[in-house]
Amino acid sequence: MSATVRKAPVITVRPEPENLPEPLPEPAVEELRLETVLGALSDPLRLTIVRKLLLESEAFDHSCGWFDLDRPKSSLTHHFKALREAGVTRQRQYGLERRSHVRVADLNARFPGLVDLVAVWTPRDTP
Amino acid sequence: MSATVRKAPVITVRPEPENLPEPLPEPAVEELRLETVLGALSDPLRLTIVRKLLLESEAFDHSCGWFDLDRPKSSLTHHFKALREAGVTRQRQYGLERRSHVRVADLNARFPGLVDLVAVWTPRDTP
DNA sequence: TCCTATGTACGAGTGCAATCGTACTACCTG
DNA sequence: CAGGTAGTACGATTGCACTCGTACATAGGA
Repeated sequence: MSATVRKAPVITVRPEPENLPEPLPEPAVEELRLETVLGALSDPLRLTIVRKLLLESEAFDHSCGWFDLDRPKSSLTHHFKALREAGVTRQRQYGLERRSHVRVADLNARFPGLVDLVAVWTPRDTP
Repeated sequence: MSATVRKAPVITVRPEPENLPEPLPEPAVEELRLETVLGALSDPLRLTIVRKLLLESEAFDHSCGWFDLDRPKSSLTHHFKALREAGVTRQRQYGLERRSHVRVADLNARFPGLVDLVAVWTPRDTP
């Protein structure tokens, strides 16, 4: 019997505002697969995206321009799509913008603790 | 503030027996990288290996033949090496055999909760 | 000493993912 | 309606990971 000491953040779940646009296609909670989610999170850029959403969100969801990522737009599209299709994030279309947020409640329900691991992650030192 | 309900297994840490052979090359605890570990665990076969080690170990570590995996030997070598190099497992040479066990304590120290997620994982239904 | 069992090393084939440039679409603003 | 803005679609390239066959190495037993 080992007592797991929980370190810090324990990300809080934001309630969904009313009257949002429909989410883009995504897997349902029951369909989430650990191997797929882990695959989506095994990329440093995507970890950066998810962590920033978890720790620095100023609103419910954020457009891809909010992140300040130094990559071509088409690369960002690729990664945001990968996160959504794995079930890590939910994306909605607001006119021109496509905004993302992390499916914290769904991930906690299926994979408790995983979101917290991403929240405390730090990128590798670039030597 | 959300209280995370911890479901079940909470894998116990086996103490290392004395006088074991030296482990094969592996990353130190401080060197473990979340993205690398998640990448290693994003493969169903490797999840199967780790889960079996966690739940069905009869001894401290197990040779690759103990798992009953229907793959060529060279494929298995590949996956066991991937797990070791990511820091998920530790491998030791016992004469002919190379036995593996999961670095539960190290993983719990760096990524609390992750091992438990693997323990409750179940493979996808094969339709 | 030869045979078998366990597993590695190496190389080839395959496919997918990451990356990015370019062209395009859609919406908002004047 | 013209321009700017946010982002997608598509295609090409590249590299890596998974898969596996074959050859090789080594330990232990008959």
